[in-house]
Amino acid sequence: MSASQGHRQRDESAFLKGVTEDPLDAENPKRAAILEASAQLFLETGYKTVSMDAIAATANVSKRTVYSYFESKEELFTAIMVARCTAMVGETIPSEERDGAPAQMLAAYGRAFVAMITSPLALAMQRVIFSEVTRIPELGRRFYEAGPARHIGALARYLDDAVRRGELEIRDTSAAAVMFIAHAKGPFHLLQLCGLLEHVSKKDIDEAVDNAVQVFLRAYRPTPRPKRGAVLL
Amino acid sequence: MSASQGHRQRDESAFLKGVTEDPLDAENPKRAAILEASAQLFLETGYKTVSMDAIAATANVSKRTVYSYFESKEELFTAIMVARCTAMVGETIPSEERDGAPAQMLAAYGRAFVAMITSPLALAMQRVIFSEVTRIPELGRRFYEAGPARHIGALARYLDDAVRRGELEIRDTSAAAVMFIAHAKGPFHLLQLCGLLEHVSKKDIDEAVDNAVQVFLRAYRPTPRPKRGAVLL
DNA sequence: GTCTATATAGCGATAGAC
DNA sequence: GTCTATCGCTATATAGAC
Repeated sequence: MSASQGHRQRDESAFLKGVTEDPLDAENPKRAAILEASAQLFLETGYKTVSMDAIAATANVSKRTVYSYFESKEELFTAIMVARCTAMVGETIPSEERDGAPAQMLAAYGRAFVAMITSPLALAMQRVIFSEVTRIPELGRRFYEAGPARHIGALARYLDDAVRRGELEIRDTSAAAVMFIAHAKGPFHLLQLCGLLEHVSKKDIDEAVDNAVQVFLRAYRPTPRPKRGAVLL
Repeated sequence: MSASQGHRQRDESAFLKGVTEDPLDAENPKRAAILEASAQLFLETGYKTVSMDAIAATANVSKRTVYSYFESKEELFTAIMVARCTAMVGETIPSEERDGAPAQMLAAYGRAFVAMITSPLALAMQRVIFSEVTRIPELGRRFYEAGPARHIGALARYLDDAVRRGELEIRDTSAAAVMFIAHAKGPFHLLQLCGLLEHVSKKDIDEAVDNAVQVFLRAYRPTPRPKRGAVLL
């Protein structure tokens, strides 16, 4: 654990810096430690089971210090989760090069997306958010907008372009994007949330994504204009 | 609430009888009241936030009575959740009449499935299970086997038959079933879990299911055998 | 129905660094 | 002195036993 600690902490501060309101994380190692500790604990076991004492202990600060940086447990929790939402998913947003052929583009994006969504961190975040969203509605909105909405939007924009180029024939590109995403993660998502699937192999991801792409293309490939005189069936 | 109370309680005891180890629910109104109260509370706010005092109060029994029927809070929770898992999903399992045409069969099943999965009860159950499964692994397994696995299995068996009849062309019917289910619930599932979608209208369900059916059939409709001499494209 | 032992969120008084 | 982190406190709530 101590081996990966340094690494994780570095990554943490890197993307938390621009996300939290207070831009003093680099000069506030204690604040950073509190954020790191709470993120780890909240993602591990949820909101209610984590005590402020545990957070203070994990961050190696006193509980009073925690309260000096954050008004309340709920504020700390929301801050951490919103920051992670905004940060995590942005990294695997489909690239804005929208000129690839659909088959290749969808396969490449699909693999990146499924790898992201099946990661332990993504799974932990979904668990916590889905269960706490009834108490803190803002959480669900922020998560959805930071993650799924951006993926759907970016994919839909790519599909729009592909439609414009005549490579695909789609009435509702947004719905098609939702479908592709649902289909790509389908074989793993529920199993993982139920705790029945831990690690997803690259091979399984490739297989699922290839299948999703194939189905997608069959559904939205332009209907071949039958030449006059051709006999179908 | 009191109007639906009697109705719900009747349903409860009906399907809990065969599920819980102790078959005395009908003659044990107090036990039934405890089960009903805990189910309601746990599904409303999760495991940790619900106190045994609240359960006892809601069930109108003393806390001692609760402990006389259930060893611990965790045992009560697990019993309740496992029972609900087993009961809930069984009711909308696809009918075993497997001779309808794919388009009609898939549409009918899809509508029933999505209506079930988008219900407040199903949503509440998923929230609780996904978040507590890390503490109680059995929960996820029981839920998955009682719900999703049965749906996937029944749908796959129907698809097998349809393939045998030559109505569909599917290599992996199980994967196809997973895909259809993922696609049908796709437009609602994540939004609901994020708390951004409360009630799903029948119209929206029909639209999503029709779309899923259409995509499914395009993907798995038998490729028309080109007659010798026919010119394609 | 009451009781206990425990744990928890949050805060006031204290001690130390610059 | 002032500012920061800490110790320990309180009021509350909770699981479970008499």
